[in-house]
Amino acid sequence: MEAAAQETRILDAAETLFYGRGLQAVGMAEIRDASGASLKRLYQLFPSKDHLVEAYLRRRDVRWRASLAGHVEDQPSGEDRILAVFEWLGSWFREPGFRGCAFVNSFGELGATSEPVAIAARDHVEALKDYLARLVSEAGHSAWLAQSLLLLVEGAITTAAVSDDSAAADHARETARKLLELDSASSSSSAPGRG
Amino acid sequence: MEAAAQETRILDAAETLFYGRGLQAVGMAEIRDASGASLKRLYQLFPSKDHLVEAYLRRRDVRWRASLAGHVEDQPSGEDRILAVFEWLGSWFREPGFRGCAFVNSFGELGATSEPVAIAARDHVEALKDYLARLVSEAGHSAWLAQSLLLLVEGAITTAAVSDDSAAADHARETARKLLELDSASSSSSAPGRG
DNA sequence: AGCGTAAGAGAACGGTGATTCTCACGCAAG
DNA sequence: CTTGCGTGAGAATCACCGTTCTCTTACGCT
Repeated sequence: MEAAAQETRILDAAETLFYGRGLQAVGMAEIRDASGASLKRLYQLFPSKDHLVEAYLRRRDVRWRASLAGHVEDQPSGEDRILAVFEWLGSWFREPGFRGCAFVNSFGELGATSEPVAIAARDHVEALKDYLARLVSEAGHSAWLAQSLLLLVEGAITTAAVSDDSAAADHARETARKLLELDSASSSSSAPGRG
Repeated sequence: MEAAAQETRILDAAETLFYGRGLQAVGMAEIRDASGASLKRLYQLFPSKDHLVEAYLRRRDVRWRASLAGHVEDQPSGEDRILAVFEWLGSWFREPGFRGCAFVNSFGELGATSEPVAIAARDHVEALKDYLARLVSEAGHSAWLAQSLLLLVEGAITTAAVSDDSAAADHARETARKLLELDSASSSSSAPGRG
């Protein structure tokens, strides 16, 4: 089998296992079994478990944000796009096996001992923040709002995971809606509609 | 040395190490060394590492909420008490060694494989939610607001930890202040927002 | 067909960690 | 004093895990 396809299968297996059970709870042998690759191939493609963990996080970051953006872009209006973030969150929370933010979980588990993991988590949050800032800006709202939305998103993910309560997404959305109204009232004509 | 004092020293050592580096990254031998107790004593007081982890989480929950409540109660007015939550958060974030929420971290690391850990984390969030609900109620605000505050608090903790940015507390406080104003305006008698 | 290379299966290695066991010792009761 | 229990220090045990090595097989190329 070609290397690229095996790399995909390995990363698929790693993602399912790492996300579902935690980084340290999953051994290389289990990833080998789940991916169908041999240990030798595994180590050829990823020279160590650390490399595999980082690759898992990097790929998940890209896919997670692409999925979010995909849903958001179904909405035409700027404010609806912002609210769509929370609807996407809600559908994610309701997926079986939802277990919170892979990056926050990984940060909590290994952030203190692994620079790459800590950096990957930070990059992910940073990228999310930038994305929210863009949505907020395109909707003609103040940049300040973006940080509030980030807090709501992160808070909803954490709360939904720990309390196993997908309604956190709905509540976050309603809170965001109020903030949006408030922001419209206070800075009515701050930015032109679209860039 | 009496058992109670040793138990305290063990839990102190466990808390520092578990919180600072993660549950699985810390071995019993290290806790033995840091606490000064013997391995035999350690296992007498906590029959397994799982027991010690749970005891660590339970004690930390009580202390964490007591510390929060202590700061909050310095404020006389209902709304100031709510805002004091975020000021307390800010001073926590600025402490050296701050590494996010012990419960969220533990949940991410072992929540999938350890019921006691998952339950301890959930209980902690639940207790925090109840506390916020009480503050909100005592300030004469709608119960709805409490859940929004919970999202802001959790979001601020996560963001501050991952992005190493203690300003998340300030932003969460300002967001909370706006929500408070909005809630005053919508629920009943109140002054206009202060702009 | 014959040779060289790469691959897979799985054993082996080196290290670590949770938990238990050994042993020598202090001390209290007889 | 002696006996026996509880203790601390640390070795021993048992299992697991990341990583590497071995051996055998399969295949490409000439």
